[in-house]
Amino acid sequence: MFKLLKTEGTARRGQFSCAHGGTVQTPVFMNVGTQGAIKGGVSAHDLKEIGCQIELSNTYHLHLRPGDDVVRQMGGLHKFMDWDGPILTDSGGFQVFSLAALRKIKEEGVQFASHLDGHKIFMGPEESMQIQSHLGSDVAMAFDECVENPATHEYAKASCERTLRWLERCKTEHDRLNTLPDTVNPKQMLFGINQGSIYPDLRVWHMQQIAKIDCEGFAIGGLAVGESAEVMYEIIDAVEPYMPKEKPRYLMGVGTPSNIIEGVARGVDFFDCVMPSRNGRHGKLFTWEGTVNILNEKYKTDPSPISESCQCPACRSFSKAYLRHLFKADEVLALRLAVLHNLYFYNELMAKIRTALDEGTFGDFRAKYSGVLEQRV
RNA sequence: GGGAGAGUUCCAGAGCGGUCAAAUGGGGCAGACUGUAAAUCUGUUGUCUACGACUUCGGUGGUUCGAAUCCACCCUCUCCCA
Repeated sequence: MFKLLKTEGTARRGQFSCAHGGTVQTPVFMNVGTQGAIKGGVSAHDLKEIGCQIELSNTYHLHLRPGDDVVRQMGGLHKFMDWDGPILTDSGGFQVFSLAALRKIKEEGVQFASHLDGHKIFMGPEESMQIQSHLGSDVAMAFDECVENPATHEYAKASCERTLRWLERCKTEHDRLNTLPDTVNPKQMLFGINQGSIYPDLRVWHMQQIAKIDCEGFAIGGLAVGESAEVMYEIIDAVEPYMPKEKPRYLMGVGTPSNIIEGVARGVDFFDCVMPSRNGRHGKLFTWEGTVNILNEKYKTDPSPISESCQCPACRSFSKAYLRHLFKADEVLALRLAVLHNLYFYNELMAKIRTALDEGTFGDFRAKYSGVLEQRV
């Protein structure tokens, strides 16, 4: 359930209640744990420590390994990974995009060749809903096609029409699954996903159609897949007026700190992105002064923490020189500390955005930080 | 003392007459990364007055139009037999 607390222009400050973990304060960044763990050696327990409110996992990946039947048998994903906060599961729709070479799309659904061993997996709206039901997440995402960029108007139109039909099927199956007596999480919610590539007419039409379906929230998908940030912002601007005001909006897979600030300014409540964890593993660290590539030679004997103002587990105790050494020496601790730092930064970013919205100073915040956060330090 | 083999660009290690500033790894330096097939991938790594030039393959001298590659001697190292 979503409650809109305050607005500043298009930007929104809200609360989202789930069966697990109570209330999520929005805007929020969902920390990505695709396979039920944050890559880089970060556990659900660590997520608590760095201010994470809600975690995201993936349907396709957990279906393949260990198998959603296994997760269900273990009591659901919350229990399995020992995370009592909310979990949102992505539907597998992104894998239709990222595993394009290994799949075939049909009206019924998508035939994948497993990226692990090549065996055939069929996933359509019903299968995706069933898997997510087994996982017992708090929010299930509709099964969609994340369309590659560039795509022709013709293809994007046919695709988002199909994604609409898939959403109708998702809704029917989701409602059925929630009423089963042995369902893992009978309070699981469903979010629909807007598609339409970079074409405002398709985006708006598709949003109008999916808004008619009774979902607990709506997402904008298929962005940040190669188009420029300006185009991405134009699409959000075009779609936003057609998104139900009383329901949460989720901009999928976005993004850089600046993208997030700009997304909030355009009325988005939920974000998720691989960037803090992946870039962290690759030594690229986010700070309030800009990004730091900890591998750079200039940090070889730098005794200062990644950021003087940061209270994350890495910055509280370790120097840049030490962290750089850990990376150079291939110590797994390097990845862990870097990912903890980046996720701490992202969660802190969202907390500051919320405070600014509470105080009515988000405009100033945006003006101050939207640019500097991506400069190199 | 006798015999065999080896010395290549930061390291390891190819090359064995021209197409070699020299494969490939590693290391170094830098870049990319946006609902995670990513602890991955890409570029670069002799010098310079830089679409060309110059100095490099243990040392010195030689053969040749041309040598990291062939010859002679020297130096160093490894292994085997005494």
